Amino acid sequence: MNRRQIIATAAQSFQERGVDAVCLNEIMKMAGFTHGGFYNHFASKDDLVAEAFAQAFAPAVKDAAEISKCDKDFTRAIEGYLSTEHRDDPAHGCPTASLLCDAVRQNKAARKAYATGIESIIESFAGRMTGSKKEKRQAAINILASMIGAVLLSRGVGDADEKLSREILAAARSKICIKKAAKKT
Amino acid sequence: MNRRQIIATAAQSFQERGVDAVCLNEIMKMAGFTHGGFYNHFASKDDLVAEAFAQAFAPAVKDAAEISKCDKDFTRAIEGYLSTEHRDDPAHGCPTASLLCDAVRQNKAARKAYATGIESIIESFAGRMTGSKKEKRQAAINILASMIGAVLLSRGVGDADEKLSREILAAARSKICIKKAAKKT
DNA sequence: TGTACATCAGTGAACGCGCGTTCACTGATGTAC
DNA sequence: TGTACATCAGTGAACGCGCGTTCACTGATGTAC
Repeated sequence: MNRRQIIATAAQSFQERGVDAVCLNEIMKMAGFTHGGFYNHFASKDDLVAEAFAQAFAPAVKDAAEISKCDKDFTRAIEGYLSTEHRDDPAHGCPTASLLCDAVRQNKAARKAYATGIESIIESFAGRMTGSKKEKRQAAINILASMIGAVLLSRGVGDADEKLSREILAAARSKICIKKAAKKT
Repeated sequence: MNRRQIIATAAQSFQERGVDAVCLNEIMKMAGFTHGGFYNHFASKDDLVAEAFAQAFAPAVKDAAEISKCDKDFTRAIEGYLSTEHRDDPAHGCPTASLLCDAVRQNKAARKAYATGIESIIESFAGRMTGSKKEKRQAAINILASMIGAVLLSRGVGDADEKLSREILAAARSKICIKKAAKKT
């Protein structure tokens, strides 16, 4: 369905360059249409933004669920998250990081979608932690916040100071490895 | 000097609502002028953005230096950073968090100012850590990334899920307290 | 099976608005003589 | 000290562009008879 195609294209562009930097003309062209038909599918750009946010989270939420069920290696996933590849490809990366900046400023529905996505990822992460229910949630939140902070920070200083950017990712990776090592003992 | 006033006003507005959401007309009006005079002081909006980024970091860098010299309580500063007050007042808060999202997308000079600010804050933080030089920097980076991630995430889910937003800040605070407690023993 | 009609996704020109930017002008300040 | 002039921050109208949005139209598809 063409509608889905438009949403998918939009989600990718939004993750890559931010909602405000991407115009409808561009999205429609990338999806293979002219811009005039946009309103056959959506009530407004805001409407599309909300849908794109919701759809953008689907794969990440699925990944997190697999992690929760031990179908996926947690440490490996985190290392991927903290890689330069992920840093340099926000379009295909995790929306938790790439949509965060827009989440603050977009419409209510989009913010709701963002918060819902974050909540379900935290829940999945918590399934892999140890301790009381509260401790599990705390640990999950702290890991997620650390990863998001590290990726965004490495993207933020990236163009100006590549060395620092890599150092930030490496520091975050090493912290998690230490944590893992500590757990093993 | 009026130029400085314009930069300060701009910096505050950029931190609060993002560069793209604030127009020159608005900035000049807030600074007490009409918009036409803008180009007596700056070559372009990009020019102002770069100056505003640099100026926005001055107080944060100074704070971090005081922390480094033990003129300021580190834990207390971190708790302030992870408070709902700081979450709700980006305009007067730390530029490391509020300008991060714009840093990725703005011009080279602005990104450079951002990276420089981050680097000097990391250096200051490292002064308060223990271990080898590398370990100190790693620890400083990880604390900064965690704090930025937690604040941004709490802002991101804030309007949609206030409870989760507070939980994120609380989790980050408790992690640092645990760390501090561990250090004391 | 063939014709008439409704539906609706898609087209492309056009509109209106807000923004960054330009420009002719004003009026205050400082300097030359 | 007083006059003439240069400088320059500030004013407000105007411009041009890009964007979200609207609209009259096209053409393909499906349904009624």
